Amino acid sequence: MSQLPEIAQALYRPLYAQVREALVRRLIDGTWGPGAALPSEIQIAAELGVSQGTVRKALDEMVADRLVVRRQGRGTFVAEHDANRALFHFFRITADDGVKQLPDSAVISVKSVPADKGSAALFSLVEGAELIDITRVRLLGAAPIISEHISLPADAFPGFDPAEPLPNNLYAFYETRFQITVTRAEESLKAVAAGPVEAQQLGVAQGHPLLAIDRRAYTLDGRLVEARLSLCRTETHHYANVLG
Amino acid sequence: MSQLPEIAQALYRPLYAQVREALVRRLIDGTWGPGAALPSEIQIAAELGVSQGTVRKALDEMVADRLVVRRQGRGTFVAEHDANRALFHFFRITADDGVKQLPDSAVISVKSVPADKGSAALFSLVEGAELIDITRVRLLGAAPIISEHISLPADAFPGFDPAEPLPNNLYAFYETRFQITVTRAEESLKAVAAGPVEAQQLGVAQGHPLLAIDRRAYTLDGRLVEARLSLCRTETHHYANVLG
DNA sequence: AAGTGGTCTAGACCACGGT
DNA sequence: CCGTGGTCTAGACCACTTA
Repeated sequence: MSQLPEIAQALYRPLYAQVREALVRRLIDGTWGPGAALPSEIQIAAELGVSQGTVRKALDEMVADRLVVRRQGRGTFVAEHDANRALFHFFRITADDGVKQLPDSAVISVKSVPADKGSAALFSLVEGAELIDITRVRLLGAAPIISEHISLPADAFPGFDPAEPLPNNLYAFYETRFQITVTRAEESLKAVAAGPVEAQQLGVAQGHPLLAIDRRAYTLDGRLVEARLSLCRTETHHYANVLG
Repeated sequence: MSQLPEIAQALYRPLYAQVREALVRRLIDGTWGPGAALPSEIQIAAELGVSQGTVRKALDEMVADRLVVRRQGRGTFVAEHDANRALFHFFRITADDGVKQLPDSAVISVKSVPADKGSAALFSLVEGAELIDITRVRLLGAAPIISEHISLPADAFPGFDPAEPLPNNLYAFYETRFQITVTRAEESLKAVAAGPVEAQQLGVAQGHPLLAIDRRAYTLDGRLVEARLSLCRTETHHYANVLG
């Protein structure tokens, strides 16, 4: 690795951090796609001219950030958006009795719309740029519990057809269909009163309290690729979180 | 460390995990109180008969779980409930403009009450056991934003006097006054309609949507030491969370 | 200067999964 | 059996803090 001592003093970065960056760069540029096996620790160490322990430290961090998955005896693999990840890392609604289950989705509409001023600023686009606009209701059994509205910047999803069927797990869809991997999301929660549309969709009275979850989803290189507003009934379910 | 090979096969635990347990045991039994310095890596390694690297791995895990804090050149210290920890790890309400600030507290009442059936079961106590019951309103500036109700099992807080003044940061208070350190909390969030009491306390109409945060706080040895219900106005603030 | 944690190395051995 | 990741060691050196 480029470990010239004179620069090292000016902008010191540990070797393992440089190794991590080199590996992350290859995840971003798609050298190793989701599910692919990385070279073994020994191979990476030899290639980069560092010790195996340094590679291990870089990979341990990447495991902690869920960029890769390691399996003893098998190898190291790029993390995928499987059902597990959706359920345990990107879905926090749980039944009050503790049962956790991904709800089904009933898509109501998929439209191409021009970005208004706010959406354009949010996605760093010009006003009027194309957005994809998805509305769906999510149900547990026959009971509707979430009214969901999703916005995508169309330029990041080239060839997206509003008529094509959408699976329940959108992040897996983004990943396999558009090579867009969501690695991180920020959520902001509020309590709001149901408006006429949500009230009808969820079968509650107008003004009924709903949990509003406003989510921004980002890729590994920090690009915002999805904005999502979920309005949830919380009579029988809750949003679970652990503080440490 | 007790590394008898015949047991090691039956119930294999890595050495560093055993080291961690040994260290955590001393945190639980109070050998090292909050803010105290742990022995250096070398001393711990010598004492337990393992290498420095193994101690380091155990301590790294404990840093990740926020049980200890390490400062280069200074040493390793038992984590404390300072203002930072309260604000960044145990308080998730943020103003919509991104400003984060701990609200002030106005205590409304502190009472000793007998546990009803539900509370007794929650705290693993007999019905009628003594609970301490705190009600307070939390304000940003002059604006009330949270109506808060807190239950404590009295037997874990010996000598607690309902008349004594309560500071804003309760976890720091539990820690210094009763040697109770909260290390972990589970929260479950719902949207609810304001009842008459909360409506009056928060200056909203009855039925107004409020964010209900139901928190259970645990000590290092897994004992439930606090149950808390916070009802929050979310017109200008939100609950922030990051998914990874 | 001395002591602490932080990085990096080289090498041994163990546990696991597939051939 | 071999190759993978996982553990453990011993030792060198660096970065930071305090005295």
